[in-house]
Amino acid sequence: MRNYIRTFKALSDPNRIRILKMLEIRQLCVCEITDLLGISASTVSQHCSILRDAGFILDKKNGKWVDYWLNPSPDDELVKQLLQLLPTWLTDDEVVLSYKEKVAKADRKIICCNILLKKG
Amino acid sequence: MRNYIRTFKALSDPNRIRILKMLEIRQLCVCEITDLLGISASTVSQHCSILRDAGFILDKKNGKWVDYWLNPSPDDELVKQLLQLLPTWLTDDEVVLSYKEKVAKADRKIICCNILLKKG
DNA sequence: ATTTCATTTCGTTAATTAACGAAGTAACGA
DNA sequence: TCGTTACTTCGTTAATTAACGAAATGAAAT
Repeated sequence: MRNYIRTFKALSDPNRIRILKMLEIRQLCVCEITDLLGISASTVSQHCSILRDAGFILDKKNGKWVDYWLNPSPDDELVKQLLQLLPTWLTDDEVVLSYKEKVAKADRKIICCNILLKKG
Repeated sequence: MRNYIRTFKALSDPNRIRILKMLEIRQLCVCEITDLLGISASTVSQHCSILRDAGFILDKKNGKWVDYWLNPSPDDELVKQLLQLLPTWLTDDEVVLSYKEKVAKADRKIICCNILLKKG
């Protein structure tokens, strides 16, 4: 039961669902997600760790970056079921669509490397 | 998005998932659920209204009782997907299994009609 | 009509959660 | 080596949530 609750709670936040939907396009690092969602890096990191702990995504250190991507073969059956449904969700959501479009066009080298500068 | 969050939050509580699993056996009134779960009637009522507002269950006044049962044809596509998966969930959970067994055996006329007395 | 029982609503409390910025860690590059 | 960038962890705060009992509502039975 504990796993079920953790799984559904992981999906009970709009930013976390948006992260999953963006990861349908390609893998992303924390600073890309931070820029796209417009929330703080620490919050994004926290969201990603919740999604990772639930089994929805995997991560790997990649130089300065940490890449996150959808887990292609979750051990957990419930997570597997939900990830199979994910592509059918929010296909008409304007916000999600615009984020996905940005992800498709975005270049990490332009988005990252200067997030703090852009904010100042 | 708002609907998605409401839907997943509805599933993010152990007692609400247990209610859904018990409703797989048959329809139940609030006082039956109250007795089975061992939590207060007001809390059960609140849980049921969350599940109903999300579209998972339907209710109907039936004399003194209000019956709740699984929504056989949810309008919402996500709720429909999740209710289709529900029977595959928690099939090995001891707590859920014991509740379902009790539901199968229980007689409403014995469970209800004297909940307050039993507590005093 | 009045009482009783089932349910809902309301107000409160304790626990959880999402957000932030600051501080700490790790890796790259000048 | 030193500074910069990316990320995580920590502490705090505001908002949400699950629980309860008390009070209100509605229907059934006496």
